[in-house]
Amino acid sequence: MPAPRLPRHGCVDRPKVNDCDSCGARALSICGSVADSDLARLGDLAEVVKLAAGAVLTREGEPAPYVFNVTTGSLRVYKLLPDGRRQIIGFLFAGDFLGLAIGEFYVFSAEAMEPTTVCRFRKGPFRALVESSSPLEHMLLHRTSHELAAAQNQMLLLGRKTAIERLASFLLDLPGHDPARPTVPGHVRLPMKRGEIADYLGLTIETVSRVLTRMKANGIISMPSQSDLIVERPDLLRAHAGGEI
Amino acid sequence: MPAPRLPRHGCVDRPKVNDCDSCGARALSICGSVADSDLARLGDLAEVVKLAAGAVLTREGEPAPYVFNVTTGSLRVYKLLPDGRRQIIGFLFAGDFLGLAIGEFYVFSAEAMEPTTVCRFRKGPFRALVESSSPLEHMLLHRTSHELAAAQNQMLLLGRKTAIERLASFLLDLPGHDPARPTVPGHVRLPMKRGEIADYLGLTIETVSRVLTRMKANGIISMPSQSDLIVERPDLLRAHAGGEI
DNA sequence: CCGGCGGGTTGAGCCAGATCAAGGCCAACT
DNA sequence: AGTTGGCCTTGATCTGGCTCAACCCGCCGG
Repeated sequence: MPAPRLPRHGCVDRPKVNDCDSCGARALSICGSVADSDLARLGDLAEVVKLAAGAVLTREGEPAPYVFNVTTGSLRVYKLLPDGRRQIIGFLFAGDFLGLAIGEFYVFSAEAMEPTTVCRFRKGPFRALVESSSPLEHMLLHRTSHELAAAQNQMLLLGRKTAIERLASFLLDLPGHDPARPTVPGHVRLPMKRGEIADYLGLTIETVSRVLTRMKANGIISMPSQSDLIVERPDLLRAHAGGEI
Repeated sequence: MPAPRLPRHGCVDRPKVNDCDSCGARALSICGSVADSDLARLGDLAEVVKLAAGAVLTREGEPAPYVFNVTTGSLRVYKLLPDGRRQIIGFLFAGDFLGLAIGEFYVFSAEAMEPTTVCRFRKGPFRALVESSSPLEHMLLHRTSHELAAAQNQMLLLGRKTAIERLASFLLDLPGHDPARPTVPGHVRLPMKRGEIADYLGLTIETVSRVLTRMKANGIISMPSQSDLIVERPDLLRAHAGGEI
Protein backbone atom coordinates (compact mmCIF):
# COMPACT_ATOMS: atom_id res chain seq x y z
CA MET A 1 0.00 0.00 0.00
CA PRO A 2 1.49 3.35 -0.99
CA ALA A 3 2.00 5.85 1.80
CA PRO A 4 -0.54 8.65 1.81
CA ARG A 5 1.07 11.71 0.38
CA LEU A 6 -1.41 14.52 0.39
CA PRO A 7 0.76 17.57 0.98
CA ARG A 8 -0.07 18.93 4.43
CA HIS A 9 0.67 22.54 3.78
CA GLY A 10 1.99 22.59 0.27
CA CYS A 11 5.50 23.63 -0.58
CA VAL A 12 6.94 27.05 -0.07
CA ASP A 13 9.04 28.96 -2.52
CA ARG A 14 11.52 31.11 -0.68
CA PRO A 15 13.11 33.84 -2.72
CA LYS A 16 12.12 35.93 0.29
CA VAL A 17 11.75 39.08 -1.77
CA ASN A 18 8.93 38.43 -4.16
CA ASP A 19 8.26 40.00 -7.48
CA CYS A 20 4.88 41.48 -6.84
CA ASP A 21 5.17 43.65 -9.92
CA SER A 22 4.80 40.68 -12.19
CA CYS A 23 2.11 38.98 -10.13
CA GLY A 24 -0.92 38.30 -12.27
CA ALA A 25 -3.25 38.67 -9.32
CA ARG A 26 -1.96 42.03 -8.23
CA ALA A 27 -4.59 44.07 -9.99
CA LEU A 28 -7.32 41.89 -8.51
CA SER A 29 -6.10 41.80 -4.95
CA ILE A 30 -5.40 44.03 -2.02
CA CYS A 31 -1.86 44.37 -3.34
CA GLY A 32 -3.21 46.50 -6.14
CA SER A 33 -4.03 49.26 -3.71
CA VAL A 34 -0.66 49.83 -2.10
CA ALA A 35 1.95 52.33 -3.13
CA ASP A 36 5.29 51.09 -4.46
CA SER A 37 7.06 51.61 -1.17
CA ASP A 38 4.48 49.58 0.72
CA LEU A 39 4.40 47.00 -2.03
CA ALA A 40 8.07 46.31 -1.40
CA ARG A 41 7.35 45.77 2.30
CA LEU A 42 4.43 43.53 1.41
CA GLY A 43 6.64 41.56 -0.94
CA ASP A 44 9.17 41.09 1.82
CA LEU A 45 6.52 39.63 4.07
CA ALA A 46 5.05 37.31 1.49
CA GLU A 47 5.84 33.66 1.09
CA VAL A 48 4.54 31.93 -1.99
CA VAL A 49 2.82 28.62 -1.24
CA LYS A 50 1.94 26.16 -3.98
CA LEU A 51 -0.91 23.79 -3.30
CA ALA A 52 -1.84 20.63 -5.17
CA ALA A 53 -5.52 19.91 -5.74
CA GLY A 54 -7.00 18.82 -2.42
CA ALA A 55 -4.13 20.16 -0.31
CA VAL A 56 -5.01 21.60 3.08
CA LEU A 57 -4.20 25.26 3.71
CA THR A 58 -5.81 25.77 7.12
CA ARG A 59 -7.64 23.53 9.52
CA GLU A 60 -10.41 24.79 11.81
CA GLY A 61 -9.29 24.94 15.41
CA GLU A 62 -5.55 24.94 14.74
CA PRO A 63 -3.24 27.85 15.63
CA ALA A 64 -3.48 30.61 13.06
CA PRO A 65 -0.12 32.25 12.34
CA TYR A 66 -0.91 33.29 8.76
CA VAL A 67 -3.25 35.25 6.55
CA PHE A 68 -3.44 34.54 2.83
CA ASN A 69 -3.99 36.01 -0.58
CA VAL A 70 -4.95 33.74 -3.46
CA THR A 71 -2.90 34.35 -6.62
CA THR A 72 -4.02 31.48 -8.87
CA GLY A 73 -6.47 28.60 -8.61
CA SER A 74 -9.30 28.28 -6.12
CA LEU A 75 -10.05 27.30 -2.53
CA ARG A 76 -13.04 25.92 -0.69
CA VAL A 77 -13.50 27.38 2.78
CA TYR A 78 -15.74 25.51 5.21
CA LYS A 79 -16.83 24.77 8.73
CA LEU A 80 -17.59 21.39 10.25
CA LEU A 81 -19.90 20.08 12.93
CA PRO A 82 -18.52 17.39 15.24
CA ASP A 83 -20.38 14.64 13.38
CA GLY A 84 -18.95 15.67 10.04
CA ARG A 85 -21.71 17.80 8.57
CA ARG A 86 -20.02 20.45 6.47
CA GLN A 87 -21.04 23.97 5.49
CA ILE A 88 -18.94 25.58 2.79
CA ILE A 89 -18.90 29.27 3.56
CA GLY A 90 -17.20 30.34 0.36
CA PHE A 91 -15.18 29.61 -2.72
CA LEU A 92 -12.13 31.79 -3.21
CA PHE A 93 -10.41 32.67 -6.47
CA ALA A 94 -7.42 34.69 -7.64
CA GLY A 95 -7.26 38.01 -5.84
CA ASP A 96 -9.34 36.93 -2.85
CA PHE A 97 -8.08 37.48 0.66
CA LEU A 98 -8.45 35.01 3.51
CA GLY A 99 -7.97 35.35 7.21
CA LEU A 100 -9.17 38.68 8.51
CA ALA A 101 -11.65 37.39 11.01
CA ILE A 102 -9.22 35.14 12.77
CA GLY A 103 -8.01 35.38 16.30
CA GLU A 104 -5.56 32.93 17.70
CA PHE A 105 -7.06 29.94 15.91
CA TYR A 106 -8.53 29.38 12.50
CA VAL A 107 -12.31 29.30 12.59
CA PHE A 108 -12.57 27.58 9.21
CA SER A 109 -10.75 25.05 7.10
CA ALA A 110 -9.48 25.83 3.63
CA GLU A 111 -8.42 23.43 0.88
CA ALA A 112 -7.35 23.85 -2.72
CA MET A 113 -9.94 22.74 -5.27
CA GLU A 114 -7.32 22.62 -8.04
CA PRO A 115 -3.61 23.44 -8.28
CA THR A 116 -3.44 26.74 -6.48
CA THR A 117 -0.89 29.29 -5.31
CA VAL A 118 -1.32 31.68 -2.44
CA CYS A 119 0.81 34.34 -0.83
CA ARG A 120 0.93 33.93 2.90
CA PHE A 121 1.87 36.54 5.49
CA ARG A 122 2.64 36.19 9.16
CA LYS A 123 -0.26 37.79 10.95
CA GLY A 124 1.75 40.09 13.21
CA PRO A 125 3.86 41.86 10.59
CA PHE A 126 0.90 41.95 8.24
CA ARG A 127 -1.24 43.71 10.83
CA ALA A 128 1.56 46.15 11.49
CA LEU A 129 1.82 46.94 7.80
CA VAL A 130 -1.94 47.38 7.54
CA GLU A 131 -1.98 49.80 10.42
CA SER A 132 0.72 51.87 8.82
CA SER A 133 -0.80 51.89 5.37
CA SER A 134 -4.12 53.63 5.18
CA PRO A 135 -4.91 52.69 1.57
CA LEU A 136 -4.31 49.05 2.41
CA GLU A 137 -6.60 49.20 5.41
CA HIS A 138 -9.17 51.02 3.37
CA MET A 139 -9.06 48.32 0.74
CA LEU A 140 -9.46 45.61 3.35
CA LEU A 141 -12.45 47.35 4.89
CA HIS A 142 -14.03 47.74 1.49
CA ARG A 143 -13.58 44.08 0.67
CA THR A 144 -14.66 42.85 4.05
CA SER A 145 -17.90 44.79 3.91
CA HIS A 146 -18.64 43.34 0.51
CA GLU A 147 -17.95 39.88 1.85
CA LEU A 148 -20.32 40.63 4.69
CA ALA A 149 -23.03 41.68 2.27
CA ALA A 150 -22.49 38.46 0.33
CA ALA A 151 -22.71 36.47 3.55
CA GLN A 152 -26.02 38.13 4.33
CA ASN A 153 -27.36 37.16 0.93
CA GLN A 154 -26.25 33.62 1.61
CA MET A 155 -28.14 33.68 4.91
CA LEU A 156 -31.30 34.57 3.02
CA LEU A 157 -30.61 31.72 0.62
CA LEU A 158 -29.90 29.17 3.34
CA GLY A 159 -32.70 30.24 5.63
CA ARG A 160 -35.53 30.83 3.22
CA LYS A 161 -35.00 29.68 -0.36
CA THR A 162 -36.14 26.41 -1.91
CA ALA A 163 -33.74 23.99 -3.60
CA ILE A 164 -34.52 25.32 -7.07
CA GLU A 165 -34.12 28.90 -5.94
CA ARG A 166 -30.77 28.06 -4.32
CA LEU A 167 -29.37 26.49 -7.46
CA ALA A 168 -30.68 29.31 -9.65
CA SER A 169 -29.17 31.97 -7.39
CA PHE A 170 -25.91 30.06 -7.30
CA LEU A 171 -25.66 29.78 -11.06
CA LEU A 172 -26.38 33.48 -11.46
CA ASP A 173 -23.76 34.48 -8.86
CA LEU A 174 -20.93 32.21 -9.87
CA PRO A 175 -19.59 33.87 -13.01
CA GLY A 176 -18.70 37.05 -11.17
CA HIS A 177 -16.36 35.24 -8.86
CA ASP A 178 -13.61 33.76 -10.93
CA PRO A 179 -11.72 36.63 -12.54
CA ALA A 180 -9.13 34.29 -13.95
CA ARG A 181 -11.73 32.82 -16.23
CA PRO A 182 -13.68 35.55 -17.94
CA THR A 183 -16.01 33.36 -19.91
CA VAL A 184 -18.47 33.98 -22.69
CA PRO A 185 -21.76 35.23 -21.34
CA GLY A 186 -24.09 32.37 -20.53
CA HIS A 187 -21.27 29.94 -20.05
CA VAL A 188 -20.58 28.90 -16.45
CA ARG A 189 -17.63 26.83 -15.33
CA LEU A 190 -18.23 24.69 -12.25
CA PRO A 191 -14.77 24.10 -10.79
CA MET A 192 -16.38 22.40 -7.80
CA LYS A 193 -17.93 18.97 -7.49
CA ARG A 194 -21.59 18.24 -6.73
CA GLY A 195 -20.83 17.57 -3.08
CA GLU A 196 -19.27 20.99 -2.72
CA ILE A 197 -22.19 22.72 -4.36
CA ALA A 198 -24.49 20.82 -2.00
CA ASP A 199 -22.50 21.80 1.08
CA TYR A 200 -22.43 25.40 -0.07
CA LEU A 201 -26.18 25.55 -0.64
CA GLY A 202 -27.26 23.54 2.40
CA LEU A 203 -28.56 20.65 0.28
CA THR A 204 -27.54 17.06 -0.49
CA ILE A 205 -25.69 15.80 -3.53
CA GLU A 206 -28.80 14.01 -4.72
CA THR A 207 -30.96 17.11 -4.56
CA VAL A 208 -28.39 19.16 -6.46
CA SER A 209 -28.27 16.50 -9.15
CA ARG A 210 -32.04 16.23 -9.38
CA VAL A 211 -32.54 19.97 -9.62
CA LEU A 212 -29.93 20.28 -12.34
CA THR A 213 -31.56 17.51 -14.38
CA ARG A 214 -34.92 19.20 -13.93
CA MET A 215 -33.43 22.47 -15.20
CA LYS A 216 -32.00 20.63 -18.19
CA ALA A 217 -35.38 19.04 -18.88
CA ASN A 218 -37.00 22.49 -18.81
CA GLY A 219 -34.47 23.87 -21.26
CA ILE A 220 -33.20 26.42 -18.75
CA ILE A 221 -29.66 25.13 -18.89
CA SER A 222 -27.58 22.62 -20.80
CA MET A 223 -24.42 20.86 -19.70
CA PRO A 224 -21.81 20.02 -22.34
CA SER A 225 -19.84 18.33 -19.58
CA GLN A 226 -20.23 17.76 -15.87
CA SER A 227 -18.33 20.92 -15.07
CA ASP A 228 -19.49 23.13 -17.91
CA LEU A 229 -22.90 24.64 -17.96
CA ILE A 230 -24.68 26.90 -20.39
CA VAL A 231 -27.54 29.10 -19.33
CA GLU A 232 -29.99 28.80 -22.21
CA ARG A 233 -32.76 30.85 -20.65
CA PRO A 234 -31.35 33.50 -18.31
CA ASP A 235 -34.82 34.96 -17.97
CA LEU A 236 -36.26 31.73 -16.60
CA LEU A 237 -33.25 31.24 -14.38
CA ARG A 238 -33.68 34.69 -12.91
CA ALA A 239 -37.36 34.06 -12.41
CA HIS A 240 -36.54 30.91 -10.45
CA ALA A 241 -33.92 32.65 -8.34
CA GLY A 242 -36.62 34.85 -6.84
CA GLY A 243 -34.05 37.58 -6.41
CA GLU A 244 -34.21 40.46 -4.00
CA ILE A 245 -37.42 42.24 -3.29
CA MET B 1 -61.02 54.46 11.27
CA PRO B 2 -58.00 56.20 12.82
CA ALA B 3 -55.25 57.27 10.43
CA PRO B 4 -52.20 54.98 10.50
CA ARG B 5 -49.46 56.71 12.40
CA LEU B 6 -46.45 54.47 12.53
CA PRO B 7 -43.58 56.93 12.36
CA ARG B 8 -41.91 56.49 9.01
CA HIS B 9 -38.44 57.50 10.04
CA GLY B 10 -38.85 58.52 13.63
CA CYS B 11 -38.25 62.03 14.82
CA VAL B 12 -34.96 63.82 14.71
CA ASP B 13 -33.48 65.91 17.46
CA ARG B 14 -31.49 68.74 16.02
CA PRO B 15 -29.10 70.38 18.39
CA LYS B 16 -26.67 69.83 15.52
CA VAL B 17 -23.68 69.59 17.81
CA ASN B 18 -24.22 66.51 19.92
CA ASP B 19 -22.91 65.72 23.31
CA CYS B 20 -21.00 62.54 22.57
CA ASP B 21 -19.14 62.79 25.86
CA SER B 22 -22.25 61.97 27.81
CA CYS B 23 -23.49 59.29 25.40
CA GLY B 24 -24.02 56.02 27.24
CA ALA B 25 -23.19 54.00 24.17
CA ARG B 26 -19.90 55.69 23.48
CA ALA B 27 -17.75 53.12 25.21
CA LEU B 28 -19.51 50.34 23.33
CA SER B 29 -19.42 51.84 19.88
CA ILE B 30 -17.04 53.03 17.22
CA CYS B 31 -17.20 56.45 18.81
CA GLY B 32 -15.16 55.11 21.69
CA SER B 33 -12.13 54.77 19.46
CA VAL B 34 -11.78 58.28 18.17
CA ALA B 35 -9.66 61.03 19.61
CA ASP B 36 -11.35 64.11 21.07
CA SER B 37 -10.74 66.19 17.97
CA ASP B 38 -12.32 63.59 15.73
CA LEU B 39 -15.11 63.02 18.21
CA ALA B 40 -16.11 66.64 17.81
CA ARG B 41 -16.27 66.20 14.05
CA LEU B 42 -18.28 63.01 14.53
CA GLY B 43 -20.66 64.83 16.85
CA ASP B 44 -21.16 67.54 14.23
CA LEU B 45 -22.15 64.92 11.69
CA ALA B 46 -24.50 63.03 13.96
CA GLU B 47 -28.24 63.42 14.08
CA VAL B 48 -30.07 61.73 16.90
CA VAL B 49 -33.11 59.76 15.74
CA LYS B 50 -35.69 58.43 18.18
CA LEU B 51 -37.69 55.42 17.06
CA ALA B 52 -40.88 54.04 18.56
CA ALA B 53 -41.28 50.28 18.79
CA GLY B 54 -41.93 48.98 15.28
CA ALA B 55 -40.72 52.13 13.54
CA VAL B 56 -38.92 51.70 10.22
CA LEU B 57 -35.32 52.89 9.99
CA THR B 58 -34.38 51.65 6.52
CA ARG B 59 -36.22 49.82 3.79
CA GLU B 60 -34.51 47.42 1.43
CA GLY B 61 -34.21 48.85 -2.05
CA GLU B 62 -34.63 52.49 -1.08
CA PRO B 63 -31.91 55.14 -1.54
CA ALA B 64 -29.35 54.96 1.24
CA PRO B 65 -28.13 58.36 2.36
CA TYR B 66 -27.29 57.36 5.93
CA VAL B 67 -25.30 55.02 8.12
CA PHE B 68 -26.28 54.45 11.74
CA ASN B 69 -25.04 53.76 15.21
CA VAL B 70 -27.43 52.35 17.81
CA THR B 71 -27.28 54.16 21.15
CA THR B 72 -30.18 52.60 23.04
CA GLY B 73 -32.79 49.92 22.33
CA SER B 74 -32.62 47.28 19.62
CA LEU B 75 -33.22 46.74 15.92
CA ARG B 76 -34.15 43.81 13.72
CA VAL B 77 -32.36 43.80 10.38
CA TYR B 78 -33.79 41.63 7.63
CA LYS B 79 -34.10 40.79 3.97
CA LEU B 80 -37.25 39.84 2.12
CA LEU B 81 -38.10 37.67 -0.86
CA PRO B 82 -40.70 38.98 -3.28
CA ASP B 83 -43.39 36.71 -1.83
CA GLY B 84 -42.78 37.94 1.69
CA ARG B 85 -40.52 35.27 3.12
CA ARG B 86 -38.24 37.01 5.57
CA GLN B 87 -34.73 36.27 6.79
CA ILE B 88 -33.57 38.24 9.79
CA ILE B 89 -29.85 38.72 9.36
CA GLY B 90 -29.23 40.20 12.76
CA PHE B 91 -30.42 41.87 15.91
CA LEU B 92 -28.60 45.07 16.82
CA PHE B 93 -28.17 46.56 20.28
CA ALA B 94 -26.57 49.61 21.84
CA GLY B 95 -23.13 50.24 20.34
CA ASP B 96 -23.76 48.34 17.12
CA PHE B 97 -23.06 49.94 13.78
CA LEU B 98 -25.24 49.59 10.70
CA GLY B 99 -24.66 50.43 7.10
CA LEU B 100 -21.13 49.68 6.01
CA ALA B 101 -21.96 47.31 3.23
CA ILE B 102 -24.30 49.67 1.49
CA GLY B 103 -23.88 51.21 -1.90
CA GLU B 104 -26.46 53.51 -3.33
CA PHE B 105 -29.43 51.57 -1.92
CA TYR B 106 -30.09 49.77 1.30
CA VAL B 107 -29.79 46.02 0.92
CA PHE B 108 -31.73 45.31 4.09
CA SER B 109 -34.61 46.69 6.10
CA ALA B 110 -34.24 47.70 9.72
CA GLU B 111 -36.93 48.29 12.32
CA ALA B 112 -36.94 49.09 16.02
CA MET B 113 -37.98 46.20 18.26
CA GLU B 114 -38.61 48.55 21.17
CA PRO B 115 -38.19 52.29 21.78
CA THR B 116 -34.77 52.92 20.29
CA THR B 117 -32.41 55.78 19.56
CA VAL B 118 -29.75 55.83 16.88
CA CYS B 119 -27.20 58.34 15.66
CA ARG B 120 -27.34 58.73 11.94
CA PHE B 121 -24.63 60.13 9.68
CA ARG B 122 -24.75 61.21 6.07
CA LYS B 123 -22.73 58.63 4.19
CA GLY B 124 -20.49 61.03 2.31
CA PRO B 125 -19.15 63.09 5.22
CA PHE B 126 -18.94 59.95 7.34
CA ARG B 127 -16.77 58.23 4.76
CA ALA B 128 -14.60 61.30 4.52
CA LEU B 129 -14.11 61.29 8.27
CA VAL B 130 -13.31 57.59 8.27
CA GLU B 131 -10.67 58.04 5.59
CA SER B 132 -9.03 60.77 7.58
CA SER B 133 -9.13 58.96 10.91
CA SER B 134 -7.07 55.83 10.99
CA PRO B 135 -8.24 54.65 14.45
CA LEU B 136 -11.84 54.96 13.34
CA GLU B 137 -11.21 53.00 10.20
CA HIS B 138 -9.31 50.43 12.18
CA MET B 139 -12.20 50.02 14.57
CA LEU B 140 -14.64 49.61 11.71
CA LEU B 141 -12.48 46.96 10.10
CA HIS B 142 -12.21 45.12 13.39
CA ARG B 143 -15.95 45.15 13.93
CA THR B 144 -16.78 44.26 10.39
CA SER B 145 -14.54 41.21 10.44
CA HIS B 146 -16.17 40.04 13.63
CA GLU B 147 -19.56 40.50 12.06
CA LEU B 148 -18.34 38.49 9.11
CA ALA B 149 -17.22 35.68 11.39
CA ALA B 150 -20.62 35.73 13.09
CA ALA B 151 -22.31 35.61 9.70
CA GLN B 152 -20.25 32.54 8.81
CA ASN B 153 -21.37 30.82 11.99
CA GLN B 154 -24.93 31.63 11.08
CA MET B 155 -24.41 30.07 7.65
CA LEU B 156 -23.35 26.86 9.35
CA LEU B 157 -26.44 27.05 11.54
CA LEU B 158 -28.83 27.76 8.66
CA GLY B 159 -27.29 25.29 6.25
CA ARG B 160 -26.62 22.32 8.48
CA LYS B 161 -28.10 22.42 11.96
CA THR B 162 -31.38 20.85 13.12
CA ALA B 163 -34.16 22.85 14.77
CA ILE B 164 -33.02 21.87 18.28
CA GLU B 165 -29.42 22.74 17.50
CA ARG B 166 -30.47 26.11 16.09
CA LEU B 167 -32.43 27.06 19.18
CA ALA B 168 -29.70 25.84 21.50
CA SER B 169 -27.03 27.81 19.63
CA PHE B 170 -29.24 30.85 19.63
CA LEU B 171 -29.87 30.74 23.37
CA LEU B 172 -26.16 30.36 24.04
CA ASP B 173 -25.23 33.28 21.77
CA LEU B 174 -27.86 35.78 22.79
CA PRO B 175 -26.62 36.99 26.17
CA GLY B 176 -23.39 38.33 24.71
CA HIS B 177 -25.23 40.70 22.41
CA ASP B 178 -27.14 43.12 24.55
CA PRO B 179 -24.62 45.13 26.56
CA ALA B 180 -27.35 47.36 27.95
CA ARG B 181 -28.74 44.42 29.87
CA PRO B 182 -25.97 42.56 31.63
CA THR B 183 -28.06 39.85 33.20
CA VAL B 184 -27.45 37.24 35.83
CA PRO B 185 -25.73 34.21 34.35
CA GLY B 186 -28.27 31.69 33.12
CA HIS B 187 -30.92 34.30 32.63
CA VAL B 188 -31.72 35.19 29.03
CA ARG B 189 -34.01 38.01 27.98
CA LEU B 190 -35.81 37.50 24.68
CA PRO B 191 -36.62 41.02 23.47
CA MET B 192 -37.89 39.54 20.21
CA LYS B 193 -41.11 37.67 19.44
CA ARG B 194 -41.38 34.05 18.33
CA GLY B 195 -41.80 35.08 14.70
CA GLU B 196 -38.54 36.97 14.80
CA ILE B 197 -36.67 34.10 16.36
CA ALA B 198 -38.12 31.86 13.67
CA ASP B 199 -37.10 34.19 10.84
CA TYR B 200 -33.62 34.51 12.31
CA LEU B 201 -33.13 30.76 12.59
CA GLY B 202 -34.75 29.76 9.30
CA LEU B 203 -37.66 28.00 11.03
CA THR B 204 -41.39 28.62 11.56
CA ILE B 205 -43.08 30.06 14.61
CA GLU B 206 -44.64 26.69 15.38
CA THR B 207 -41.33 24.85 15.32
CA VAL B 208 -39.72 27.42 17.62
CA SER B 209 -42.60 27.03 20.04
CA ARG B 210 -42.49 23.25 19.94
CA VAL B 211 -38.75 23.09 20.49
CA LEU B 212 -38.97 25.47 23.44
CA THR B 213 -41.71 23.38 25.07
CA ARG B 214 -39.64 20.26 24.48
CA MET B 215 -36.67 21.93 26.17
CA LYS B 216 -38.89 22.91 29.09
CA ALA B 217 -40.17 19.34 29.36
CA ASN B 218 -36.58 18.07 29.46
CA GLY B 219 -35.68 20.49 32.21
CA ILE B 220 -33.06 22.23 30.06
CA ILE B 221 -34.74 25.61 30.38
CA SER B 222 -37.59 27.24 32.21
CA MET B 223 -39.57 30.32 31.24
CA PRO B 224 -40.89 32.57 33.98
CA SER B 225 -42.55 34.61 31.25
CA GLN B 226 -42.77 34.51 27.48
CA SER B 227 -39.79 36.78 27.13
CA ASP B 228 -37.69 35.59 30.04
CA LEU B 229 -35.83 32.35 29.96
CA ILE B 230 -33.62 30.58 32.43
CA VAL B 231 -31.05 28.05 31.34
CA GLU B 232 -31.34 25.33 33.97
CA ARG B 233 -28.90 22.91 32.40
CA PRO B 234 -26.21 24.79 30.43
CA ASP B 235 -24.37 21.51 29.96
CA LEU B 236 -27.31 19.89 28.16
CA LEU B 237 -27.93 23.05 26.18
CA ARG B 238 -24.32 23.08 25.00
CA ALA B 239 -24.54 19.41 24.13
CA HIS B 240 -27.57 20.09 21.96
CA ALA B 241 -25.95 23.05 20.25
CA GLY B 242 -23.39 20.74 18.68
CA GLY B 243 -20.86 23.55 18.75
CA GLU B 244 -17.80 23.90 16.60
CA ILE B 245 -15.66 20.95 15.79
C1' DC C 1 -68.03 41.77 32.81
C1' DC C 2 -67.56 40.82 28.07
C1' DG C 3 -65.52 40.65 23.42
C1' DG C 4 -61.87 41.26 20.47
C1' DC C 5 -57.14 41.04 19.39
C1' DG C 6 -52.30 39.95 19.28
C1' DG C 7 -49.45 36.77 20.65
C1' DG C 8 -48.37 31.82 21.84
C1' DT C 9 -49.25 26.81 22.00
C1' DT C 10 -50.87 22.37 20.40
C1' DG C 11 -52.54 18.85 17.18
C1' DA C 12 -53.14 16.38 12.61
C1' DG C 13 -51.60 15.68 8.22
C1' DC C 14 -48.57 16.70 4.42
C1' DC C 15 -44.58 17.43 1.57
C1' DA C 16 -39.84 19.01 0.07
C1' DG C 17 -35.90 17.29 0.56
C1' DA C 18 -33.10 13.68 3.13
C1' DT C 19 -31.78 8.98 3.22
C1' DC C 20 -30.94 4.50 1.46
C1' DA C 21 -29.82 1.78 -2.39
C1' DA C 22 -28.73 0.65 -7.13
C1' DG C 23 -26.68 1.63 -11.41
C1' DG C 24 -24.17 4.38 -14.99
C1' DC C 25 -20.16 6.77 -16.89
C1' DC C 26 -15.49 7.61 -17.58
C1' DA C 27 -10.58 7.85 -16.71
C1' DA C 28 -6.71 5.47 -14.81
C1' DC C 29 -4.46 1.27 -14.01
C1' DT C 30 -3.30 -3.96 -14.91
C1' DA D 1 -9.95 -5.78 -22.72
C1' DG D 2 -11.09 -5.97 -18.06
C1' DT D 3 -11.09 -3.97 -13.40
C1' DT D 4 -11.22 -0.46 -10.13
C1' DG D 5 -12.63 3.75 -8.06
C1' DG D 6 -14.49 8.39 -8.11
C1' DC D 7 -18.22 10.86 -9.26
C1' DC D 8 -22.83 11.46 -10.84
C1' DT D 9 -27.64 10.13 -11.62
C1' DT D 10 -31.91 7.91 -10.70
C1' DG D 11 -35.44 5.50 -8.04
C1' DA D 12 -37.96 4.25 -3.68
C1' DT D 13 -38.93 5.36 0.78
C1' DC D 14 -38.79 8.03 5.00
C1' DT D 15 -39.09 12.05 7.99
C1' DG D 16 -38.21 16.70 10.12
C1' DG D 17 -40.19 20.54 9.85
C1' DC D 18 -43.97 23.02 7.39
C1' DT D 19 -48.92 23.98 6.80
C1' DC D 20 -53.40 24.35 8.22
C1' DA D 21 -56.48 24.78 11.93
C1' DA D 22 -57.99 25.00 16.57
C1' DC D 23 -57.49 26.76 20.83
C1' DC D 24 -55.58 29.30 24.89
C1' DC D 25 -54.25 33.27 27.54
C1' DG D 26 -53.51 37.98 29.01
C1' DC D 27 -54.59 42.61 27.90
C1' DC D 28 -57.21 46.45 26.60
C1' DG D 29 -61.38 49.10 25.72
C1' DG D 30 -66.17 49.56 26.26
